[in-house]
Amino acid sequence: MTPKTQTETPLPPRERILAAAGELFSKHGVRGVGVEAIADAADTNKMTLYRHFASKDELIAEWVRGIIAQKEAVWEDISAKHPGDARGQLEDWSRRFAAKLADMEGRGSALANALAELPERDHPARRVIEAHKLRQHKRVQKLCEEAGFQDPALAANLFYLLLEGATSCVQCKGLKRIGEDLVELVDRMIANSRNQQQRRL
Amino acid sequence: MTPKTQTETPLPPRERILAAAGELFSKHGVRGVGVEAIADAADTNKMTLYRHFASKDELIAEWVRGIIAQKEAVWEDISAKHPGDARGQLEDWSRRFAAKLADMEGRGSALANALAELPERDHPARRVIEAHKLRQHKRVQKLCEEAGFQDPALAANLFYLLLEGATSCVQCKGLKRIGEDLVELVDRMIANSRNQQQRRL
DNA sequence: CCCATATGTTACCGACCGGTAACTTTCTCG
DNA sequence: CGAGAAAGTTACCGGTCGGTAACATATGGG
Repeated sequence: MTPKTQTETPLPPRERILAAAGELFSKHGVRGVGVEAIADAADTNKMTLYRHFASKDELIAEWVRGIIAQKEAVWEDISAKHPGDARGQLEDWSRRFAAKLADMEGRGSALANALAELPERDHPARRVIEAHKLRQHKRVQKLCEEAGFQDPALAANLFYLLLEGATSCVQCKGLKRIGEDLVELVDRMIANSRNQQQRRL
Repeated sequence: MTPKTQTETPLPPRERILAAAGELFSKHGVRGVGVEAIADAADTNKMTLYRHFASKDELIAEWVRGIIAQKEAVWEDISAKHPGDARGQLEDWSRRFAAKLADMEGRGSALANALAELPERDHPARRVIEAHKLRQHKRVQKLCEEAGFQDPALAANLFYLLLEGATSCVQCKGLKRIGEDLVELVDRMIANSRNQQQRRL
């Protein structure tokens, strides 16, 4: 008995709340879960939650910021492991991305879902997500320029559409081989860019 | 004065409710609008709404069915205008699709949004949407086979990712030339498939 | 004319929501 | 030890939600 007496929950309440909110938001959507349920899941209470976050909307925004920070960290890792090799970075990205797709099967991207659930144009979380998507697109565009594509802007949009498309697909299960084919398509694009460069030399 | 006295509202209440629900659902999301607001916008009342629809969830499902029927009608129109010409159908589709993207700027696809807002796996609307997405994918796959792509399954997934990606992109404004580039990419794929077929002859 | 059917009106229900007040407990650290 | 901050507890607020009951009104065809 007394399964959690002491020396458990080493995390401070703020982190527990964010973790619990993340789980519930992902499972039921940001509009489908109330603050009380979050506080309960975090093994705390509503008052403590409101001492750390100004409002539910701000909690959502903070959760979104965390997700985005993770994604940015992945990109930094990718660029660190393939310094000066834009094509290698794109390949690496496609593989990591495909690997994650399987886990998301059935319930899609948390960011895309949040965007759909928050139509208000000035919601703090929406602003954060939109800024991130623009950064994402710029990054892909820059990589496409460095990779020597004939039409970098077009290639960037293709990559970006693949990225968004794959993310969107997993919100509905039943599609086959999306991940594998994504990798295959990226590899072919990279090969094409190599040929283009070779021809130019 | 008396802007709507008589001989207006020639549509029966059911249609008015569906129309009003469609507008509000698109603008605020299915979870962001209550049945009372829908009834008011339809110039009727909650009781009448519940005499025509068993529940709000069923109303959502019916709205979704209407949207899907429109999309299927567009595909029928496309295939009627390019009989036996799979490549022509894909081209036509890309153009119609790109034309619609502009209107959706800011608030994305109603279907994708609904999916994100309804995490419950057995929600009636979700089932309808998932079935439609599978039909959609099958149709593209069949067209890719008829169009003579070397790897029809891969080409179909590419088309499908582009479709889903473009749909997803418009939920966040600021992306440039997505529509035009989508058309361009599809045209290039079609051209490739022609070359492949030529080479094979 | 009269009855059945569709629609409108009002009021209500219980549940849940985001958010706050006031007070108590616990812990840390000087 | 004692003070102050962080956290827990309970109760509450006004508002909205999906859904229903009961009753009033219109409409139209036998």
